[in-house]
Amino acid sequence: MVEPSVADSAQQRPGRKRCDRSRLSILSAAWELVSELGYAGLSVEGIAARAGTGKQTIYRWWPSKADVLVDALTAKAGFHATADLHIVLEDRGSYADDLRAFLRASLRLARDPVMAGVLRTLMAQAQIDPSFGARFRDGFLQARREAVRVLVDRARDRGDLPTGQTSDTAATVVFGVVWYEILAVGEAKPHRDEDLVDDLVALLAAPRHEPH
Amino acid sequence: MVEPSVADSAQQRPGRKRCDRSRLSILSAAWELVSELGYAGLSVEGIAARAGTGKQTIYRWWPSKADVLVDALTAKAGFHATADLHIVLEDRGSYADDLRAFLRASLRLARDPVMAGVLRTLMAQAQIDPSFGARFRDGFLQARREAVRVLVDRARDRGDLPTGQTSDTAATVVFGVVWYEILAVGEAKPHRDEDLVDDLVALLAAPRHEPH
Amino acid sequence: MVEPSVADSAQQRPGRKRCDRSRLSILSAAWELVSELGYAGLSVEGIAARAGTGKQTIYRWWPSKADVLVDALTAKAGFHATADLHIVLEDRGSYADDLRAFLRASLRLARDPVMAGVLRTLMAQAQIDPSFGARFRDGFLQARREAVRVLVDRARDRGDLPTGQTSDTAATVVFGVVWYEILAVGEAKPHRDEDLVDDLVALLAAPRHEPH
Amino acid sequence: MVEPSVADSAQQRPGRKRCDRSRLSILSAAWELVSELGYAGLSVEGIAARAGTGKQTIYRWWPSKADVLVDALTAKAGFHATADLHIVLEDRGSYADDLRAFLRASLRLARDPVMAGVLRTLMAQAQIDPSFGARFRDGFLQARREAVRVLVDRARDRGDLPTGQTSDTAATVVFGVVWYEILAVGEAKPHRDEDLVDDLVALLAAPRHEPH
DNA sequence: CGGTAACCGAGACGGTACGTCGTGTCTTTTG
DNA sequence: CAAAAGACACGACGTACCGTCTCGGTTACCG
Repeated sequence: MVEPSVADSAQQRPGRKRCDRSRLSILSAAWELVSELGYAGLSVEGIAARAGTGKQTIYRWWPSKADVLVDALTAKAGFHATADLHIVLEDRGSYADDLRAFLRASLRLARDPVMAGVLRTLMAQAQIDPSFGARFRDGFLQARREAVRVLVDRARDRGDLPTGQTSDTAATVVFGVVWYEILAVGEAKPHRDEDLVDDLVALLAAPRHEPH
Repeated sequence: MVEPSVADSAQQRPGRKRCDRSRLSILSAAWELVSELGYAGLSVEGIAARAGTGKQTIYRWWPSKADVLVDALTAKAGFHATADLHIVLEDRGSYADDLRAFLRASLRLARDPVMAGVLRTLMAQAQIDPSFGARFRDGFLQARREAVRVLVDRARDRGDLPTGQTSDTAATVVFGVVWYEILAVGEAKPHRDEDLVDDLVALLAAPRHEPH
Repeated sequence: MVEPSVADSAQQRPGRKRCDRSRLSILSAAWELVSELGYAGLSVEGIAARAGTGKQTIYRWWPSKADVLVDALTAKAGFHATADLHIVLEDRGSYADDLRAFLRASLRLARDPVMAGVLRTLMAQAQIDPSFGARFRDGFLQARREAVRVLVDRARDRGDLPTGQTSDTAATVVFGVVWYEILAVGEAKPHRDEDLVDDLVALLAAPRHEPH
Repeated sequence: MVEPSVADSAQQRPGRKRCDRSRLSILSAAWELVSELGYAGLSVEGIAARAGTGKQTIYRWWPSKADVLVDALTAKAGFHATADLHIVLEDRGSYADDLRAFLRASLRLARDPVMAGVLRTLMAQAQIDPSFGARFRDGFLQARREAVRVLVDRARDRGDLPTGQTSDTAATVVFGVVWYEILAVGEAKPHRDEDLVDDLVALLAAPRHEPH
């Protein structure tokens, strides 16, 4: 995703090709370290040591350690996270049900300790390192908003979108709540997520009286 | 706010008292540095140098530099921010108007570059340093949620609270959106905040059809 | 010995008198710390904490922590070390025997781990802190040289002093060797001290051919 | 001299090689600082700043700042000190003359303010830091004793060594006196060194009556 | 088939900041 | 007014990472 345009069209440059073995071991090492040592304790030095590579190899291919983590996340997500999200984007027949499925899947990710730890780290780095922040917002976060836009467009076509609701507002509410739960809530109480999903679906998908 | 209960009531311990001059110069220095050098570039070393104090004096009274910043924020806020928030908490006659005033004031803070920078830094540190994270959540963030609880209680008493809405859900939506704007949006487009406030007020304060 | 002239004649100054209890506990604490933690690990902070006194009380009465240690040493020595040295200064009948007794006693002290540790510390501090160095040389070290002068004077009176030997040279050789053993030798081999004493007595007390 | 055997013979380890430029500038900086600010006022921080290197580069190659100073001393001594000592070790024809030359050169060094300051510092650190003490004794001090052993061996071969004198005793007396002069004497009086040399030569090199 | 170019591991380098320790001074309370 | 307690400015400690820079060695293309 963040992968820069190293290979313009054909890889026709001379010299040794990029070693895929070290690329993968760097991504694994980054993921392992953030899983084990948590939100802090992630360093380029540490990743290189764990991966058995030189630091330069990391700096050569990624602008910052946070970008490594984004790649590691999407590499993992290739197996379960976005796969789930794709399922979630299946048409459930109504805006309310679409929204419910999307919110459930999102909050489930937010409650997974490892995944939440990574997302926390990425959002934190995005604040601290402005250059990564721009990449993270324009790449990762914007891509997620698109998913909500799909749901809203579908609802509009279907005709069950509450009057006046835009996909922008819907996405801001949905991701605002999900990120707030990741960043600002320690651990969830038993039924919190179910209640929260119900309340949000009620807010966003229920027909409203027109303000006269 | 974070200030621990070092001296219960009477300061009856022997030894030199805490020097208020250095306490204030530390808070000022922290605020200045974060204003000037931005979200990064804040170091205990730098604060101490600017404040003309020893590093130990900082470590003696605050668990981390983020706690210094929280204190600096609330100290500044004593002059304008919470003062504004108090105004905002005045009864405007209806839940919709209360909410609108609260959201406007919150988003105005979120768009202030210095204030947003500080809040970004604090939230980032809360993710990186788990111990500060707990203090930040239980102290700062929780206190803000109370403000929304006041508005919701008032609406319930008044009778214009939409059926089934809890203060918990309202607070999560409101702060979710505000923090998402701070953390995930680069800079706002011209009318975004007005539109966002209108949409949120419509969502949260508009009467809804009962789900039959 | 280093004890400054706190009490000029009569202790007739106003105010609370010097607390002898804290003076003694400071000396004990200094001695204990240097015995336990060895040549390093002696700090004013540590002495004060161990003694249960304020740091100021130490700074009030001693110019440096090394001076505390000198006092602690002479306080201890009041019980055994100088007592021994006094015995050593008894007339043994010949310069050789006087010298042998003195050297034996001195090297025995030099091999006592605690005593050697203290002496090492003092000599080290005398190099690092020029002001203490002056006090240490003029007070402690000079006083020891006097002991050798007594032996040499006695030998001259007796008539068995080798021709041309001065007390200055004798003292420099004797203390040079003893201090070198303290400072520059790790631990002594079994018979080293006996051999060294024999050799030195032979050098200093044996009659010599006149260089013709 | 202290330089450990990091790379036995061939430097076949991977990675960037040690930068000789920074090694030399560190030694120079250490020597300059100890010359200017005297026996105290030498800090790793200061050396690094003056040398224009990072502190880590110092800690990477030397166990302590005293070891840096030993290297700086022997590096300087490559130009004058040991050069002199080599001259001194030339055969002067008799034990007395060899000894006289050695003592004169040694005491001349001991009276050089900068050199004496450095030696004082090293001996002090050897007392305070046991680990450096061991290195200093086994490396620096032991090497100097060898020089005396050479003189004594030569005298024995020549046949003018006083009966019963060992190189061990001779070295202890010589270095005992020289170090005592460095450590325990403030500044020398005019003719002291000449007298001292004469007296020591007389003691160590004069033929003696056999005892009994 | 022998350059030449880019890769890789390892690790030294100049830096910045960390959090701790000790110094010597000062201020406050207690006896 | 001395002594305890302890806050204070200061300076250095030794460590952890940062991002850059050699190194020697390994592919791969290209002429």
